[in-house]
Amino acid sequence: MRDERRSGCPINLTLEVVGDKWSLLIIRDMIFGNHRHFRELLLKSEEGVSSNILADRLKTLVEQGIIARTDDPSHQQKVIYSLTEQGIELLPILAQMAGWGRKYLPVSEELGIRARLLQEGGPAMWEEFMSELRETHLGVAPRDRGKSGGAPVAERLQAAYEAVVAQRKPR
Amino acid sequence: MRDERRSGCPINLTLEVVGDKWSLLIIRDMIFGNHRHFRELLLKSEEGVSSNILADRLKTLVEQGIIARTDDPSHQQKVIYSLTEQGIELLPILAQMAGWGRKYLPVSEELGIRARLLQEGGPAMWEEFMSELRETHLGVAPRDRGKSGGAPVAERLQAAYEAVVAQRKPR
DNA sequence: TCTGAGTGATTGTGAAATGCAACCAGTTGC
DNA sequence: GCAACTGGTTGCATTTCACAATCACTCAGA
Repeated sequence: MRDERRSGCPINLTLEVVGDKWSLLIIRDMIFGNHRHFRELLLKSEEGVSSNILADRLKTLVEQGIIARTDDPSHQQKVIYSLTEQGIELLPILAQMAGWGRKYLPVSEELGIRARLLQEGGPAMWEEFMSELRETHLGVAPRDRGKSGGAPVAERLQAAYEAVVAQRKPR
Repeated sequence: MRDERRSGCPINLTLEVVGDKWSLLIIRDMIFGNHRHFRELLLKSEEGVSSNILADRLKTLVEQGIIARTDDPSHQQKVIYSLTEQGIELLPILAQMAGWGRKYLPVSEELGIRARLLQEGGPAMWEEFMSELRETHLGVAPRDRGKSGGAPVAERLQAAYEAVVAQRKPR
């Protein structure tokens, strides 16, 4: 998986970095679920990644500069994984994938609602979301979000998801 | 690889269909190189796919409805692979990947030029390109391309690539 | 009618990636 | 002191991948 260089094609190179079964799912959980700790990524994963794979991918993603690994000051053993700018900019790829999957594959309603909002919001919403990620992951000072839809994108996505879940399981 | 359904998440489902090392590269060669035959995909591949993998992926992609397999009337054994609408709509994913790879990975100049043009052209150019693909792969009647940049996108990409190659190898 | 190149694959074998479950040493809150 | 929690490791079975050789068939040219 590592140390490859099959060709200098940008698509191929991207696939060699994040083209395996798990890397983009881990990035997804960090972006949309705000999962920042090992056990959080391990246990809250929809798909059930195994711990050795998760450890290996996190290590690789750190080496590639897509995420960063820092100590959690609140606990001597805890570690915080953060997205780098490079990782944040994977969002448009995920958004396009989500849109395509929603159109052509049997997506579940509760997991498709975020994809729908992202698709409707378009690149402008992706940019706004990326700005928010820069605040939470890079510590960048918040720009004033002017003409946006009010609440942060992350909150809007989460609220929509919970609304669908509440509707489907009334009690 | 097949028959999975780890979760109903649109990103996960997309990855289960095209998230392996080769599928998107095959689609790329069909889109950007107009490779339509087995041996063409096999021998002109930058990365050197092996024939059993190629055969397996083509079969899977046909089953998934991303490409179509038809007989070539000019030769009883020849087969033509075409993109379906579903396959054509993978272009934005490839374009985003190309843009990300070009920004962060050691892309070669001659293979990066297409990515640059696609990035500069933006979604409008992608749409135009997809229209052209619908003509060549689906047999859709050409709409008149009005305010576009003149020549078809496919030709512009190819010309730019050849210009770089000619510049780097003067003789 | 022969012959050599071209067609889309298949087969066999070893290497690599993946999946699963158990386990580990150190830390924290009670 | 102790149970729960922390980010991982380890060993082993299964699955996938990679590489090379090969296949049955078709077609154009001599």
